[in-house]
Amino acid sequence: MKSESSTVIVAARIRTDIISGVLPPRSKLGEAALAKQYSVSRIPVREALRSLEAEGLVESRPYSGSVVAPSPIEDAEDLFEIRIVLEAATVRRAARRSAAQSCEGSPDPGWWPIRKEINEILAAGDEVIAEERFEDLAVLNMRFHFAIAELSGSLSLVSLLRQISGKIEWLYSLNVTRRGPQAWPEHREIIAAVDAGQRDKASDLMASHVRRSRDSYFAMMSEQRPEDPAS
Amino acid sequence: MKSESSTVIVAARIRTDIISGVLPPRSKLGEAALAKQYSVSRIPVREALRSLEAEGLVESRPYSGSVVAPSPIEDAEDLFEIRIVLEAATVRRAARRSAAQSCEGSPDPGWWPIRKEINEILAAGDEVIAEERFEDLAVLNMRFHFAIAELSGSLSLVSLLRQISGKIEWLYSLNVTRRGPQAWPEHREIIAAVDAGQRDKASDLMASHVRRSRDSYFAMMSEQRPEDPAS
DNA sequence: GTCGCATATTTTGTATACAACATCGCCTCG
DNA sequence: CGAGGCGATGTTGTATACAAAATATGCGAC
Repeated sequence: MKSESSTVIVAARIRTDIISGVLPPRSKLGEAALAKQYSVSRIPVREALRSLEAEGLVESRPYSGSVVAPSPIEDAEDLFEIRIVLEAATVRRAARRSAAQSCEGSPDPGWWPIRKEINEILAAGDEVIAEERFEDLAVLNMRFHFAIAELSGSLSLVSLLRQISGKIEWLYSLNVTRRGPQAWPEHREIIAAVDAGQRDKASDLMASHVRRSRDSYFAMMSEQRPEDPAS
Repeated sequence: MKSESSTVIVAARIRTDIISGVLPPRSKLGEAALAKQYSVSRIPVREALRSLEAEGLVESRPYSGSVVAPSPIEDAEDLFEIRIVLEAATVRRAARRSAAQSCEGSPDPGWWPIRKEINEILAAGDEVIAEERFEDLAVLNMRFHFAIAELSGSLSLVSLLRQISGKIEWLYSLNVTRRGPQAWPEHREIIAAVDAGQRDKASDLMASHVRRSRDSYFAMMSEQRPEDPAS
């Protein structure tokens, strides 16, 4: 396994704490406190905070420190809308790359490791479903979508997806449960279309997949809070 | 004027150099060199690089340093597609907020400064057009779109727009000219719809505006390079 | 008792210094 | 002559130390 720098580890842990709700919006993120908590100096903490700031999870003002950004819950609809377009684009490019590779004899060295990983993710998901450990499905789901994005070969789309996914995960943290295992088999249809190089089909399937995810989210929200969440 | 930290200044300058093509993709970004260039220590440089990494403009590997990310030119269509949805969303929220503020007596302290700034931007654009200094229009155009996003009051959408806009500016850097001044008056129609609280109209106008921008980009591209840019 | 101001304390911003790791060149061995 | 190991060199990662700014504290005046 490749070892990561402290900065990346600290950023990941703070991100998790924000997204999971351990650190609620407007929480003060004191550098000294975080440094002590993670047993590092302030330098990696500061760099992590800069990353999170660029991701829109943290707000910073000079000489005033960093606080957790307001929750993106007001933007839920817009974020899903954007995610539909974005993920449809990633999977389309993935299918395109798949087709280009099958027809011509282009090497594409980065393709198969990721393609292999997707199979592992799908298998792990099936196992998790069989054992009814549904709480592990969320992270596998995210890994699947990121793997598809990497399959697209486009760094810009991956970094955009990272930003949007973070926010959408954050939305879900306000609820407890997730969309159940009935969504999982859809992943296989998507990757099948990618493998077949069917761009339009892959794109449409992904868009529908994300749309259902969105509808499930809003259904959940209206169950828990019958009143309109806006303001 | 509010003073910024060195980190922010350095990040802005590196970002400009990347987007403008001074630093081509795959350029090595040595920390010591950048520190000397901007007369600061390596700490602000490192923090700036972390921000740019989160924005997808820079790639970093542990103990191996940072390089400029590959150009997003392959993703041009997808980026425009996402931007259409994103900006339609920001302007819709701006119109919504405008309407909410007009009807009720809600304070909304942050509204008027930005609304004022938009007027200044529009006036500056008119002046620039009158004097035919069209090269200054690009930065004003960007400022207009960011101001609209801020008017939406949504930090998540602003940070997404920052990321996408950066990449789209990067696309344009490969050409020299921009979409001419005939697009500028469209901004006034958009802000008029916002002020009137007409969400759908504002959203549709913005979507069309960005679509025309996209079409102009691709027309320019096909002029300069008749062959298909995709591989 | 409250407001305002000066000072003290805390926190952030930056520079310097050192440790860990990668890379390149050279030397030895096959 | 080429391949692999080994050290020199340079770059990145992190810690400590200090400077600058904001916030908190306490005193005095009204």
